[in-house]
Amino acid sequence: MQGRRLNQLAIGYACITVGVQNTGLSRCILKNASEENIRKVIAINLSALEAMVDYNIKNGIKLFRISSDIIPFGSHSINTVLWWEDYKENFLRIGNKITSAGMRVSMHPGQYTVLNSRDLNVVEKAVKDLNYHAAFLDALGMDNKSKIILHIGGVYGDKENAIKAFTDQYVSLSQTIKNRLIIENDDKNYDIQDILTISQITGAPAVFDNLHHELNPPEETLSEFEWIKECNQTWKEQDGKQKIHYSQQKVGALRGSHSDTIFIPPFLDFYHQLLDNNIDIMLEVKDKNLSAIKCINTVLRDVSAKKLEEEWAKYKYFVLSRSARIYNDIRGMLKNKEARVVIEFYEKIEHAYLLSEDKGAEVNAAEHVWGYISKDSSSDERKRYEKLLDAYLNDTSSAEILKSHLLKCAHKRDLQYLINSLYFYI
DNA sequence: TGACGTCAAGATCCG
DNA sequence: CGGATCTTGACGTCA
Repeated sequence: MQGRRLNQLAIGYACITVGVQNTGLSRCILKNASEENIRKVIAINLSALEAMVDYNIKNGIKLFRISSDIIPFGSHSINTVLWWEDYKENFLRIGNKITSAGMRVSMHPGQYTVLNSRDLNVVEKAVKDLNYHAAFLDALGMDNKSKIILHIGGVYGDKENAIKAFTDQYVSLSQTIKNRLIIENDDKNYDIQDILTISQITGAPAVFDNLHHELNPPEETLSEFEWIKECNQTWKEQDGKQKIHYSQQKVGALRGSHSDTIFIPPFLDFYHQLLDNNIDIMLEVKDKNLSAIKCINTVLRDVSAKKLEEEWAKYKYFVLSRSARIYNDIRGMLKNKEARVVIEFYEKIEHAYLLSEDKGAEVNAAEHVWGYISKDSSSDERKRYEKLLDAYLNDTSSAEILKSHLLKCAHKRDLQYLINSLYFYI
């Protein structure tokens, strides 16, 4: 398609990262939710959020969903911490990074925030939860293009009435929440046609989710791209760019389960069929940031040789652990610095992803990684390594246990190159 | 009453 | 004791 303005593209991921140091979120259970513990978790999580934001900036990721769990019991009465005041400096600093990078952040209360419930206690809690999410984005200083994504809720045997319960509740929400609230089709109850109807009544922009749509299509049969176009009408200037959710079904898993990674051929097919590419695409996928970078790189196509080398550095031992042949194929592919091999590169990695376990390949990769450690290994480390290798070959232990030993050895020596290898995380 | 989804904490088991 | 593995938690709806 001609005239595409690829620089407007924003592809992002949700909540957590894979293989990035210091980004782990913490939490506590209700039983342990003392003020002291809550403060401890908040401090850890804001620091993790900042590390994720830094990572996103470094990697050109301009769309990101912040986990609802960032503040423990954020909308529960047990949490009396005035976090938006007490951690003001963190919020300002993180917010400035987000804004100056041109990153768009969002939040997404889950399936348990139900605004149209028949139980008024549930409704009250849902409103509190929306307030919490809005307060968090406010604390970061985000404008109203930072959205809160919500599903409609239950049906209670009478969809018409359930929709009315939602729209009635919507009216009584504060303007602060209304400015941010957007609504999404789900995989069971409310299809995209319902969402557009509710959007007409409330004015809340509509988010199209492709996998939910596949599982729960409306009566009217338009193509996904026509539905996306319909949704586009619901986005106003002050809402920012239209946003959609994209995910792929995990093969062999329950209907609706997200795939481990976004497979590039179907993604590009979808992307190129979009009637308007000025859309933000939120990926929902297990490997999170990794698929975001992959999709960004394959859509941009002209990724520098240096950048691709950096990607390869992260993936290489993972690939080697699946197939030496694919490993060598990719090495050969990257020798030609002029060739545009981005798509082929990721397709090879996906191929490795899909291979079933090959013990020879696993051992070969482990030996390569061990090579970094063996020089100055202690006898205990070596003994354990050899024991785990034997046990793996004898079927009395798994590759994961071997890998966790190797990672521990790498951490002990602060071998950053190894610590950042996806071999340990996917 | 349990499945659903999420993912780290908590509990328990193993060597 | 450290590390691996299994279970729980916190939420609401629906079969």
